[in-house]
Amino acid sequence: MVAADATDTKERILDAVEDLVGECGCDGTSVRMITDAAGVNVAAVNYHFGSKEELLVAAADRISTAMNEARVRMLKETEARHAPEITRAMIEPAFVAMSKAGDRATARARFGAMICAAPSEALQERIHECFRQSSDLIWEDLRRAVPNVSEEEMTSRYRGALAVMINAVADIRNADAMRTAEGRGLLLGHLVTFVANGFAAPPTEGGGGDAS
Amino acid sequence: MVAADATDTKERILDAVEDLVGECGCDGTSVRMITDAAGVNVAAVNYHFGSKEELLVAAADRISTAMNEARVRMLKETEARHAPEITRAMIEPAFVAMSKAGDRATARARFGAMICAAPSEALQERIHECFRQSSDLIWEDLRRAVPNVSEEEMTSRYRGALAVMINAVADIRNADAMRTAEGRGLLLGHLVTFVANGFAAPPTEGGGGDAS
DNA sequence: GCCTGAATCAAACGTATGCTTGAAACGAAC
DNA sequence: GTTCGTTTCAAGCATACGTTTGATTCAGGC
Repeated sequence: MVAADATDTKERILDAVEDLVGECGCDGTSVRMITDAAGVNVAAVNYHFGSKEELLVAAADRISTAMNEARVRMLKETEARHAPEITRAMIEPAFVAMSKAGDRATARARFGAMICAAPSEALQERIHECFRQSSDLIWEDLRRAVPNVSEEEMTSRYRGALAVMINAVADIRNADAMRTAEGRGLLLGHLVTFVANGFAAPPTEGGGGDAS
Repeated sequence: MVAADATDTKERILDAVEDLVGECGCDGTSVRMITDAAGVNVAAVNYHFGSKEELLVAAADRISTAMNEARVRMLKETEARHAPEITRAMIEPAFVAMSKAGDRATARARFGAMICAAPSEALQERIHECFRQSSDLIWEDLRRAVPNVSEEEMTSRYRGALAVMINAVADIRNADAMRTAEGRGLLLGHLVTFVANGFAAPPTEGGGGDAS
């Protein structure tokens, strides 16, 4: 292996991270697995990224940048600001970010989901920070679009929507659908319908029953 | 430590599993952490359960049995069979199963979520098997209640609902609410509203847009 | 009182982990 | 053509992992 091609080495490592973490999870993927898959030396990870955690954050960063941009743009484009449009602006950029990875779309999708559910609390905090810019905007628009629901209940709905999106993208049973633009479009439509109707639901009356 | 009290040792180990796996995840929890927390020897896990994986399955089994019973009972009680009732029969037993753990309700809840998202594919398959009895019933009732939605789209909705439920129960930001019957009742109501309205949504028209 | 089988124990097994090291290989600048 | 900073390399660091071992401890049957 010839030296002095650092950017290529880093990209190959980041690609391997998406592939392996998407399949085996954060803890299930060792540095040696990554470097072997990338065809580089073990020391390359710590040399180029500092540590395994920094490597994971770098991989997340590579995805979140484009996603944030797309989300903000979609929110600004739609003036209507009803639940379905906001929901689409929330979910579609995630799908687009994946499709940018070409034939590695599925791997990138599953990686994104894995890293969002990272085992380490510190790491998870850093990952969420990557997406804060756009998620704050979405939350504000959502509150405006569904004003008659309490902040508490809307929080539950927002977190639920996030779970639906991440889960769908990570689910290995959706891998085939995620591989084609048509498949992604169909799945995206289903998710938006499900989530947007949940968002737009009337407020829950009373305590909603007991669970003891 | 006195010998010949095997059932107590096993229960203490299972309790420690819920506490630790709920906090640190499956991979993040070592056998030594479990045995130290339970106050037993490292070898006790392999002696009583055979392996770490069998231990996790045993812990999942302890929860799923009661949950399956409650779900089936609730489905049989409600004759109406509309989305809200089915949704409640899907989610409420999970909350009740947790509350049965008393002051360890939060730990049990988070464990349940962690084990459902187990990193090992083989383990995940075994866990889902524990819940199949009731989840098959829920799926059938759901298809009957919302017949005009395609099987494919309904599958997305069902998986989404599952993700919402598991995520809410695992979310550490809901830990305080999960500690009291009132808190659980409120959260449960919010989840049922969100999910049931998503279930009952009209079918998605067209492709739902492109995601390329 | 002794024997048996279940349960617990300290210690060690081999393997894998994340990370570090010092030397070697390389392109670019002078 | 030599020097310099960057990158790659094989080897090794200390630690943690899941599991196994053989000895030890105890309750109950004879």
